[in-house]
Amino acid sequence: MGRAATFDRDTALTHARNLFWKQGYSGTAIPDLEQATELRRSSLYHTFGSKKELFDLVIENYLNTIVRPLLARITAQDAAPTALQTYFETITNALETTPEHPGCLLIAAANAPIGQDPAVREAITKYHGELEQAFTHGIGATFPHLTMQEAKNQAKILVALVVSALALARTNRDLAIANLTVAKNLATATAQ
Amino acid sequence: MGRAATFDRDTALTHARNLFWKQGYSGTAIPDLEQATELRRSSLYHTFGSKKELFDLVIENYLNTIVRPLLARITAQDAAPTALQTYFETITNALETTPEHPGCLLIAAANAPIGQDPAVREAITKYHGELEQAFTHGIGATFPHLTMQEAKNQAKILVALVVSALALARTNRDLAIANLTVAKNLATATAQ
DNA sequence: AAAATTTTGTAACGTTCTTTCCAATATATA
DNA sequence: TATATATTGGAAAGAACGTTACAAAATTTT
Repeated sequence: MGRAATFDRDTALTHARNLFWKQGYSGTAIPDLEQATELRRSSLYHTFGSKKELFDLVIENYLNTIVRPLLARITAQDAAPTALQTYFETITNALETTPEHPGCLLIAAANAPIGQDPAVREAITKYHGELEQAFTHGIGATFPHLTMQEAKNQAKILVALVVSALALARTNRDLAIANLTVAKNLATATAQ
Repeated sequence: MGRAATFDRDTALTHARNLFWKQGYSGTAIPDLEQATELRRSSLYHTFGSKKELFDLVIENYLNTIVRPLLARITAQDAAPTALQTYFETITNALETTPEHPGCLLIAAANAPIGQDPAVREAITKYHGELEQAFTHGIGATFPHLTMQEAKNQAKILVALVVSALALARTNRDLAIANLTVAKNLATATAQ
């Protein structure tokens, strides 16, 4: 054994994730990552291999720390009938309180050259599937009278509203929020 | 007057548009544009000024030749009640028949660094507005009994389904088509 | 035919990019 | 304390980027 690293690997990964989230893959250069992580090139390459390998780890981190914790509240066995509604309110609030919200790391990747990479492509498809599955469960909890087919169909609409919102968030926050408002209304059980 | 250009400016612009559409702004380099347009750097810069100015012209070309002709069929005063349905079928067909459909030039731009440019941002917002307006008109033609408010709300959902489809088209064609299928069904008047 | 004007081909500019190399530094183990 | 091993700093490599410069070629007008 030799010298131990003086930095926390996971902290560096989180900083890299936030930068990739904000600037995208091609918009983030190694010097940017050095500044964000407070590490030198040598440490970055020694720890993460390459920019692309770092990005793969960033995707995993993004899913585990940003996406899935939010979806877990909807997917929980004892999820409240209002869980879906709360989800949309949470995202809306994030958009409203973050001056320049970066939208979604994966949707941005899907529309960039890096999105053609097999691993990235797979992550995006999986991400979309998790959204759809969670929303289907949420719709079921909110509208128990619906058939499975009807719930799945509603979920597809809600996923589209979220994807659209996140695809537009970087450009026009109001447009993104409008999408989420529609989604929230669709996911809210009305008296009668 | 001196020598006349030996190439057609609009043809070159169209070729540049198709390349930007497929590869995005940052993914398209000057040598790529030289090959696609069959022009040398000198002619490109002399004719279009810079890569960014060329891209601005490409956006205009994209809207005028790709987006608006399709929307015009929906927005026409005497638009058929099936115009919206036909629109979704047309896009679905484009996705099914194009092996690697590039999605939408502007949605890709919205998720890239170039999307932060004021002119590009404005174009995206305008594009979204035209989609919403056209779909609202289409919904009105298909479902005359709906109130304006209801029609606008339905239009927002349809726009989201299209935006989502185009945002995912590069990554997973089946996902994109599924979105458009939902949209088509929503835009189809059912007996009773 | 001469002159003026425009387009075009080639080369090069100065940056920036990702990645690699290697010696210097630090520390855990023996 | 000596040795082995790992991290770190700094420099540089090699390629690609957008852009510019300039002379050569071409063609319209005088």
